[in-house]
Amino acid sequence: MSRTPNSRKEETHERILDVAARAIRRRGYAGVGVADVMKEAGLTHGGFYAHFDSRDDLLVAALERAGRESAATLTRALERRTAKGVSAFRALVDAYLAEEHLVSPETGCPVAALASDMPRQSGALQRASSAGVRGLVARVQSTLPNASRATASVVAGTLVGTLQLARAMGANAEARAILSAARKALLQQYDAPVAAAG
Amino acid sequence: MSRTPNSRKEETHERILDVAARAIRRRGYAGVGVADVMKEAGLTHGGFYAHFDSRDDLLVAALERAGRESAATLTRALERRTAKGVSAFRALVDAYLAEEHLVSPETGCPVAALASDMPRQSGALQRASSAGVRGLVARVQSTLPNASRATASVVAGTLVGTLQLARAMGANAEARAILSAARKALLQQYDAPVAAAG
DNA sequence: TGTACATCAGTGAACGCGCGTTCACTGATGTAC
DNA sequence: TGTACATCAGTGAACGCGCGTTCACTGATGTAC
Repeated sequence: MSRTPNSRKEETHERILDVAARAIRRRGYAGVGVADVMKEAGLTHGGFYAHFDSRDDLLVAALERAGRESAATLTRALERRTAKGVSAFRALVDAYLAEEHLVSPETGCPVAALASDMPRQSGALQRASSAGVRGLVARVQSTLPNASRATASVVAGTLVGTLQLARAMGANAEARAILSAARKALLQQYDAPVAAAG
Repeated sequence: MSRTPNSRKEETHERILDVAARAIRRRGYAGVGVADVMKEAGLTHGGFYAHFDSRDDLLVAALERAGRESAATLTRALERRTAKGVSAFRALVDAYLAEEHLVSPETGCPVAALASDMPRQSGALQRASSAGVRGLVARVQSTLPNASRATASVVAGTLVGTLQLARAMGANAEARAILSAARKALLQQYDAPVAAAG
């Protein structure tokens, strides 16, 4: 994403981080081991500590990177959609609750992928988690110009929660029904401010 | 909760299950070990396999028990609140997004405590997880007589998601603001069907 | 251009530890007579 | 009521394994002269 690797070591560092940022979202913190990550980056585990002080350090850096990656992906998705004339909010809801996001957690929002585990992590990870949540809420707020932070947090909660419920059902029809219901409800409530209920 | 222990062994079995049902919600699946659970139940780890075939078996049973416990707790909370004249829906929202639920995951909703890890578990745990999600949605629907399952799933997603975001922020003022915003939004949107926005 | 040497990213064996699981055993409970 | 025996819940040592972490070493790269 926003890499500027100078030396060979920096390139390797970025590669490890890329792998880890995907791994935590796909497998969860508990499913990510130092040796696995290094192997997937094409290295042996011994070299790890030349790049990070500890596994926890890696997890913090990986969460931050996942947040930046996810934000960048969302930016591209919004640009693509708003270019077609839809509102920024509709674009956000459609992108966040898309089939693609349902089935590919490893490139998606780290808050949705990790939220229920966040309060159980180390102090450093908890700080990074809080920052990630704040970033998501700010992002939602930026698509709803007149909304308060409070409203944005409710919308963020709905996005995160419904995506998680859908994923917990499996990637089946029931899951898609949940996503579709949330899309409809959010757009009705927040995208068409003057529309009356039937 | 709904225990009818006949023999001494059944009593022990229930005790192990109680401990485990709390542990998975407090520490997450990854934070729960066979030895810890047995120790907290006042036993040594060796006897575990007289009660459960495997750790995974325990986790499945613990999730199911947590779901039943949480449903029973919710029932009591709703009875207490509706007796004071508030609607079932308002009672549900107030109970689910209460300070108590924010700080005590070990006695609360297992979906909120474990949702983001559900898709990563064994087949048996995933099936139990889906059932838990369906139960939560049904419970929400039962407080909104005219609502569809689709609407109930959106409300359930909002409850789960906002509670998780609040927990991820820590049990601080920011967290309480998120809960309070969600309470307000849900009640405005679903509890007062004919109220117009100001 | 060529040799000698320093730097340093990455290797792979080894460590201590905690985990899930197994199993021979203990000791309390309850039944047979 | 009392003794002998069977049952069985729970104990605790032991297992194999994978994990995070350490460290002496390798071998490629780049600089000095």
